[in-house]
Amino acid sequence: MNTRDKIINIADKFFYEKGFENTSFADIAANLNISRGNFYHHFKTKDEILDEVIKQRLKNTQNMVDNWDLENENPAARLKTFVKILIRNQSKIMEFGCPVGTLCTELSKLNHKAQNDANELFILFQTWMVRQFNQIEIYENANKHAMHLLMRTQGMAVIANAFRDENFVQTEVDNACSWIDEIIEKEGKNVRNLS
Amino acid sequence: MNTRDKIINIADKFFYEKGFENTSFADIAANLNISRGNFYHHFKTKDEILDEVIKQRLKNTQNMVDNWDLENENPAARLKTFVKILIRNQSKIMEFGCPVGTLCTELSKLNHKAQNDANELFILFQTWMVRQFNQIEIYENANKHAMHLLMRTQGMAVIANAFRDENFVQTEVDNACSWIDEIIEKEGKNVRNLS
DNA sequence: GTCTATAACTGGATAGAC
DNA sequence: GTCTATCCAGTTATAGAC
Repeated sequence: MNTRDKIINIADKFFYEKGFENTSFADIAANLNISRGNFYHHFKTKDEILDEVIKQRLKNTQNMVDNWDLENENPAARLKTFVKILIRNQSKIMEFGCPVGTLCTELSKLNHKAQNDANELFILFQTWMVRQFNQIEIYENANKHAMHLLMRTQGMAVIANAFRDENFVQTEVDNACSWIDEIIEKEGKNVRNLS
Repeated sequence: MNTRDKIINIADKFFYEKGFENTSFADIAANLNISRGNFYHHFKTKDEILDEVIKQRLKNTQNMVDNWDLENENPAARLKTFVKILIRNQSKIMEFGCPVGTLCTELSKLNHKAQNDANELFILFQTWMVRQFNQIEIYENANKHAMHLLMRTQGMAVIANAFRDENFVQTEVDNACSWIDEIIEKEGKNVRNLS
């Protein structure tokens, strides 16, 4: 891996774990054993690194949901796979919160110009979920339901981070999965859709 | 109002709007027309200001829920009053998120020693909601339900802050109120409790 | 004695020249 | 890739105002 990509990867990790503002060039440089000057060769400003981190997250997230499409037989299972991200990444989320939510929250307080770019991460999930609902012929309420699931995962992440309670996470993930079943039961058609 | 209280008030506002770390003494001093050095007559460190801000928030929050107890006739109405805080403070929440959630999130990233103190704000709401459920003779699930409502409000705040969509907030507040009705319908007894 | 202002110190940050 | 400049944060010391 080249130096530029290494910088982006470590920055990505630190921005998540320590926050954007609280991460310094020195933190990143020390971790990679590179000099400040080398740094400056690849990126002019810290904001530029943030842009690249967001770009990479968008790419990785897109790959992730693409895989969810392939790995699951139907939209219900896919939506549950989304919700269960809280279980798969439980320890990280309890320690640092949701990578998307906490970044958007921080950039909002900083009134940072990359706010809209970070929000695209939310929109990617939202758009993907709308598509899942569409596949079982839920159209009118598709966006409302997608936003609802997005809301739930964010709420879970914030509370999980503050309370660090595994049982809470498991209970609420189960709740959300039940909610998916109920909505599909009530509004869904073509439920065995295998596309 | 004395200088000390003025400092706490402005710090409270800025910690919410700009974040704790991103708020400098210069910001506060400029706003109050006092000198930076003057701070240290009243507080030993910046962390000490944070402690006082949290103390004040706890006091104000306690007063708020005490009023909710007086102003509403029954637990269902009280719980809905809690949820509707998202409507009453809509514009602030869309701009800055939830004061409690965003503070806890930030302190978590900073690994700040005041984390537990800030979490007490969550616990205050949680305890209060448990009491509401108890009043309609919901005991076993009281805590689960309280955490669920806490989760929903946090999720709403994060998404409201990122998407800045008033309709989303209204829809989800209505959803949460319906959820309260359903739970009480299913599990509650002594529903007309006027205590 | 209590409060406030001024100025200087220290460390760490980004930025940038060489 | 090293080394420096510059800035700004939190902090401290001290002197003055009420």
